[in-house]
Amino acid sequence: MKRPKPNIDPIFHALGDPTRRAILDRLSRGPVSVSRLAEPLGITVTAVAQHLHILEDAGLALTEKSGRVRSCRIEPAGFAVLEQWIREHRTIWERRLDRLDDVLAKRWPDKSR
Amino acid sequence: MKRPKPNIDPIFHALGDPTRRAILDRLSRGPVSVSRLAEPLGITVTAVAQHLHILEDAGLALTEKSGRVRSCRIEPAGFAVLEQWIREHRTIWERRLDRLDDVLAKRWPDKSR
DNA sequence: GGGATACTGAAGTAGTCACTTGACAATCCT
DNA sequence: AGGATTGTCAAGTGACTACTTCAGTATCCC
Repeated sequence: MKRPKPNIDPIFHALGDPTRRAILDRLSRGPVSVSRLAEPLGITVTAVAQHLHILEDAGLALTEKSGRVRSCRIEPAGFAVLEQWIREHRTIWERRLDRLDDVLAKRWPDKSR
Repeated sequence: MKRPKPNIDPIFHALGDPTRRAILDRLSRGPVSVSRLAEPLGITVTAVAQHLHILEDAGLALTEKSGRVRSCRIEPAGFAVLEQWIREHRTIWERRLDRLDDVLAKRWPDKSR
């Protein structure tokens, strides 16, 4: 019973931060330790650990401590949830309103629905 | 020269808020006014206007004022940028590391790159 | 004209966010 | 054993976020 229900909120929140996206980019090239992750980012190891926790909660990263080193890697689960969300909402954006509806809506936006 | 360079950051930020996703859901059923948008959300019209500004900046919504009513609609541009980002990063998540790399990385995460 | 409607703008507030520092714990290496 | 490495925990800080209230402005309609 350890399956976390797919919640899109923490995923968007996690991906909303550039530093976290940079971390994911780095992880995509293979597993890394926390301190190696911190090096190119110019922030403290503590900050990286905090970002990692957020990424883990979102199901985007997975970490595992062996010895004194915490190894961090990509976790596809979160990304799958994101893709699913996109799939479910694609039609919404793609829907082309026909000309008439469009014009009517423009004139009487309140009455249109 | 009005083309805003596609920046993924405001898009993730905009979609990170449940209220804004609710607004987009409503807009997907056709154009609505600001006050109609506020009704089911239980927040003030001012708050909705603020959310709309964020959605507009992200290229996810489009509003236009005619008379005293501001008509709000879906804007596919932002969604297209999101899809593009996903497309560019899909391989990252889909990449299946072969067993050997996997094990090596687990044992010597620091040396793996 | 004048009252109701639909929104705007400025300012304030409570809570969250990214990040830091500093003190600590565990592990590795010689 | 003992110093260096790697990470953790707790607390604090400044910036930002979502939201509010209140005082306007513009528009609609009788």
